[in-house]
Amino acid sequence: MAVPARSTRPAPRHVAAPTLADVAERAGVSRQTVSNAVNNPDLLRPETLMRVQEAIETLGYVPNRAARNLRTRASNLIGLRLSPIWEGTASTAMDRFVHSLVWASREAGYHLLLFSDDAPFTRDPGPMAGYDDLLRSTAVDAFVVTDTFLGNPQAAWLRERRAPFVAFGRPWDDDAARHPWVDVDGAAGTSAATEHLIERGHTRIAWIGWRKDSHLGEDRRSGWTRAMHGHHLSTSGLASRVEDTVASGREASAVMLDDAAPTAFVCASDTLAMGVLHTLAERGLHAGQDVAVVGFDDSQVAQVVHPGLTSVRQPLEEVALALVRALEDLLATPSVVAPAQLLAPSLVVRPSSG
Amino acid sequence: MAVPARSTRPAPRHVAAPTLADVAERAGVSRQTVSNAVNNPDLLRPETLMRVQEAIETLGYVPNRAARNLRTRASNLIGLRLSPIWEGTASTAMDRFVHSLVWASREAGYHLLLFSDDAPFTRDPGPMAGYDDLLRSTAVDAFVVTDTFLGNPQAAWLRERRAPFVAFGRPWDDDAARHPWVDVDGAAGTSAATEHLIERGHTRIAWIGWRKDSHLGEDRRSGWTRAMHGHHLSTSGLASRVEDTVASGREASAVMLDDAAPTAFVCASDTLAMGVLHTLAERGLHAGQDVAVVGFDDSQVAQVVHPGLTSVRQPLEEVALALVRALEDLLATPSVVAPAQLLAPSLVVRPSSG
DNA sequence: TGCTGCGCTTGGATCGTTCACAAAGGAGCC
DNA sequence: GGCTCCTTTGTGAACGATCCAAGCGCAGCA
Repeated sequence: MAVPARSTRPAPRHVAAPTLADVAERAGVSRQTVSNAVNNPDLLRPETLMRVQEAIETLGYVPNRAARNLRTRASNLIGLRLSPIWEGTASTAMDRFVHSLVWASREAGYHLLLFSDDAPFTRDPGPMAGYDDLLRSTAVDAFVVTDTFLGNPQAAWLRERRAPFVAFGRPWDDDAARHPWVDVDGAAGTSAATEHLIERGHTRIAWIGWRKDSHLGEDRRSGWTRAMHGHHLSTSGLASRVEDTVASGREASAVMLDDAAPTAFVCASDTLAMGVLHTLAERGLHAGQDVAVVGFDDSQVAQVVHPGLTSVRQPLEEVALALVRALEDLLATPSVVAPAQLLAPSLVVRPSSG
Repeated sequence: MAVPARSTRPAPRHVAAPTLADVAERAGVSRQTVSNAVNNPDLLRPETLMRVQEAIETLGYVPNRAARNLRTRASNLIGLRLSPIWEGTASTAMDRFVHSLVWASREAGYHLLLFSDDAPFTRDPGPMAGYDDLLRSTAVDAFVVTDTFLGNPQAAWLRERRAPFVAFGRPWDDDAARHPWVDVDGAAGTSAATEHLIERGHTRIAWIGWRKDSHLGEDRRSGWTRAMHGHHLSTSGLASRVEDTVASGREASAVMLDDAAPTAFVCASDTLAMGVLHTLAERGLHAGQDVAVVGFDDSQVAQVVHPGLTSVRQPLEEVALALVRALEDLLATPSVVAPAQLLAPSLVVRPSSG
């Protein structure tokens, strides 16, 4: 009944965590049986299982992660790179997204490992250094990639290294991409916003969006165009493309009001919508009464600003869930690529749209 | 020169990551020498070191984390529990804090592990289950605790288990606490805000804060009281204590304007300040011109709202840095408790204060 | 009674690293 | 030359889990 491997240990350490062998000894079974009790309970006879579980309970045994990771070559960790904060921008969808991701990962038995650019102590510093180190040191099992904007090397780089990853965002300009991705149908969101305004009687609805080189921005713009043309409304002279800042939104909306006299604005972001609200406030106009405004992201700003900003809300909880599911599939059967998913956002109506 | 332990390996795996032994073989030294080259370079003769480093470079060797963790009983991971999001609240200091913490940890060679309540597959579900599992499974080396509010069992629980942790926030009501902590001097922040308003000629300055059972709220309130009394200004009838919501701030400020006719408001949060802005907008009053308003947290809302909300900004970057330093000290010499640190916030002045 | 098959249990090997200790090599001194 | 001393390198074991293949008991069957 003795377990030689551990009986040779001179003396118990001060606060020694119980090991598999300790549990085995107490339950009067072998290590493998305890391992099975934890990982494949249905392999054990019910009475044996109960005895082992009692021993686990009594000793307060929890498997050592490092040892398990070493043997199974898996860490149960998902890597997420935190992109730099852009202060002064309202769109902190990231916060909600991280929360959702933590929650979704937990359900699948994963934890989230956060990292940022430029890991130190690296031979080859650069934007991908963080990924490289984590990957090679087997610190994480997979990555979640968030910024799939034009020219972002992450996806291509990860693909080249055969690193498992899923993306939040379409591979806009990379036809060779073969990774699972989940995205929100931005066009559907702005289309719904525009339809909502048309229903309320608006016909001169302006668009304030981002510069042309932003796929995301052009996608959202297309929803506005689609809805307008669907109702035979003109869009000429009603579109403006600027930087994603409050100041840009303010200026663009001021010019737009002078030149084209729209009665409503649909914006590519809450940040731009806040710029529109600034312009209205400066001119003594009331949002929702004189001019309607709709933003994008349902950020906290939209929720707390006066009088309440109507905004397109991304289903980030669903996105996170879909991403984790895709990740599980990917790790289980790497050869089969999970189908891409496009989720529909919803419109949160508040007083700013009348 | 042969390395028996690995030469018995039948055939290289498909994408086998190089190991220490591979590097050793290539460089013509032993495993221990390679290990030293990585962890204690100064123990090697320069020429040997160079030869080993070349081999490491060529093979692209990165130490396997799981193996290292197993041997050293350390994971180089810091655990952070994500508290539930309260939507509709402007104070997402959490986002900035997490960023800062990731950055600061990185400098110290740590990564951040995010988790949430109620880890699954636990014998003893409860608010501390997540901590317990991570701790016992040696998944993290230490924790950063953020909510040190009244009755929060985290600190006491962690102390009892002898778990290494540092806290962002004072142990308000726990005199037995002996852990390192870092906090922001909220009273200094509100005091500075009040002084700022007094300088601008205000004498009737109201306080809108949280309920009395919030130590954080009472601390911030004391800064307002201190500044007012320091200038021999009365505070009677000028304080209001409510829930941390926009609606509460709106109602409280409306009542306050009717009853006490203040010319300025200092608030315990940006959320409450937004409520004040709502009231002003409803009454056709202009923030900064007719009535001054100061918030707390310098949230994104403060930055983008019209006309720009003056707010107290917490030095979260410094907080994160101090926390990580305290953590390093704690892990290096557990017996010596690092001194607590109280950091001063700054006032970001915007048009809402005139 | 003896044999086969099944289900559960067992000991040994292994993952890749670091620790403890031993051995080798060179310099300096008598 | 022989000795000691110090620096640098090498060897075996250990960390704690899982995988593998063999071993054991028990029931069923002839």
